[in-house]
Amino acid sequence: MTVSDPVTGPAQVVLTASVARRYYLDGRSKIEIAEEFGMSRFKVARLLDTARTSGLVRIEIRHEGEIDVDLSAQLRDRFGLQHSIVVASPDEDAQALREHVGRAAAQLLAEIITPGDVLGLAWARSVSAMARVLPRLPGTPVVQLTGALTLPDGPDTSVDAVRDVATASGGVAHYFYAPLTVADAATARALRQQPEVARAFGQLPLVTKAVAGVGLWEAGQSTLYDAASVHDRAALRDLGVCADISGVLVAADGTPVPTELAERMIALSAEEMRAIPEVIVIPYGIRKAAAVRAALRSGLVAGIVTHTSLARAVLDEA
Amino acid sequence: MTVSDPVTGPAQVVLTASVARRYYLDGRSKIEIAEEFGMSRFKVARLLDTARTSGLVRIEIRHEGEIDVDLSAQLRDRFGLQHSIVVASPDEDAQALREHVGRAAAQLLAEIITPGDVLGLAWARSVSAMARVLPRLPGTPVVQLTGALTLPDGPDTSVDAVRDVATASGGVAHYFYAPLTVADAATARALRQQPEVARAFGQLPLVTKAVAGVGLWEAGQSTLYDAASVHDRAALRDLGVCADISGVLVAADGTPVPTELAERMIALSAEEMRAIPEVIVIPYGIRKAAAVRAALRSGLVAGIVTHTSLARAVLDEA
DNA sequence: TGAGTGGCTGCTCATGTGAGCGCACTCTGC
DNA sequence: GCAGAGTGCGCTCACATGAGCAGCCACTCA
Repeated sequence: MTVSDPVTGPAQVVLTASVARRYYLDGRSKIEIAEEFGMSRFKVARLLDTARTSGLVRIEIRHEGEIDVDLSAQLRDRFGLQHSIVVASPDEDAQALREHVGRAAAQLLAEIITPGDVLGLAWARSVSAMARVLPRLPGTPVVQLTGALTLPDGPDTSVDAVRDVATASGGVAHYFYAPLTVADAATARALRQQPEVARAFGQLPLVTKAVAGVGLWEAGQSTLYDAASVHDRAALRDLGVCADISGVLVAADGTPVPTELAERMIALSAEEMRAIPEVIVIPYGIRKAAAVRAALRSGLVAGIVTHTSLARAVLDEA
Repeated sequence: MTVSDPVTGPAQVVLTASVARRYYLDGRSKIEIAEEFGMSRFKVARLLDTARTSGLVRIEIRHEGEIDVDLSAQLRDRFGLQHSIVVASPDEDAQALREHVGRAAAQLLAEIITPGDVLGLAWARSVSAMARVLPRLPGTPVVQLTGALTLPDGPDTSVDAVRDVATASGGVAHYFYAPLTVADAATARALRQQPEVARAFGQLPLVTKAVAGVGLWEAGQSTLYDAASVHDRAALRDLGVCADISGVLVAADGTPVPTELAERMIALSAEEMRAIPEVIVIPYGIRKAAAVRAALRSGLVAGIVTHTSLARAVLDEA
């Protein structure tokens, strides 16, 4: 669709424009137009062709809202995703991004969730942001997928998110109070035996859609990293950990990395995440491009909601 | 085509935009798109409908050149013209307008003239401006339609225009040296008997396309008016003369006005002009709107080449 | 709980549409 | 002046397309 073959003369220009107007704007059929202008319908077709190739008719696909449809489609096609939403956020600070992305994720979830679905929520600040603005869902059961990390800057925990969504949906809420990481594997095993925890994890095979965050295994880019010990940080980096998908650790090429830390976590495993039909991640922050690529390559993820700068970074280097 | 029915959710937006892109920009068929996205072709059609009605797909018809295709078409439809070219002139002074309009008229003539045509040229400054920039025509015979008025501000006469075009076309030139108006009817009759004049006027029935100017019967808006006596000016105004089409005088409603002045002119009559299949007028200057309307209503004129401000004025009050 | 209701999806047939082919006309070189 | 190449134009057939209608599903109210 290059702009070439300039229409020859002025009469031709006016005629072509008139025909194009009748066809594209007035919605007349080519035959009607042919009769109106006293020419064959083939000539009409040719005029319309030249109108487009010469650039006289310009077709523009642009969404006026905050969704960047172009980047969304690129991301979806590049990584073979089912859903891909890229929002244009006016601000680039973490909180603004989180809220924008969270709101878009809430809209997406409200759109795609059906009465038969069981929703899983992993722990992430963006997931909490989404939960806060999620509209009423049609009686969807909600399952907590991970423990929570206590953050200095906010009261939200995964438990709150699960409860919020469950009450908003009117569905059953399977939640528990437990941290995401504990000191040793024995404590973790003991916690998993807890009735609420065991019951929630027993619901895992029923979960059809889940929402998770993505962290980059670097300082300030992953709450899990920041909460980990200095030893764990280095050990996992040495193992090739690039990203954590709400607790599931994967390498840069997307393959899950078995870690000793996993035994000290109250979270679903990579296999359990893979069993969920549709996992949607909500990453934000421009520095997380490598982690997002890893997450999307892992095959664990079916959808993404993010913002333009991160989406562009993910595509640029992919 | 109102902007309504906003596409429901973000996933819907992205899907609709992707389908629209494939269809409108990539030129894929609906069936191909249906297979690609795993849906029925009917759903594709519906998505495309919503894409257009919601304003997600915007089709714009705009010519990047100096031709205002929209005004051209409006003018053509309003007055039932065969050709209508409206050029956007950056300047509004008479000379710039005349040259712009003349150039467009030259292009139009070059486009629509065929080897079988015989071209008639009436006297007008815009016709001379056109003649100066007319490209080579395919051996077209050229016939002078009127005598010339000597103007203080330019060397061009209708004779020059006829000769210029004829030499450029390689065709026969039927021209003569005579003024447009003379003192009395007897002189005019005598002049018409002159061999060159008679020969040129004898070619009139063969003329297939002609170019003429339009004047408003007011001071400074018609070279004929300006050259007329004070008595003639008032007499013709009293007769209801509104416009002169290179010597053919018409009322505001377009009907030709028989005048005594006509007998003192070396010019074709209204009937002779009507016999020419395609007369194209080249008016310019924003104050001539009423005259242009009169000319277009007369039925003597099949085409127009003018500029945006005048075209708009003609349409506004029509 | 069950029939009514509205919305969504996909099928059918008449119509619109596009690629290929042949005709006629024009241009060019001999 | 004439033959060959190029080009614009319209016809034909197979296919794509659109309007209308039937089925399905979830929701609603009795």
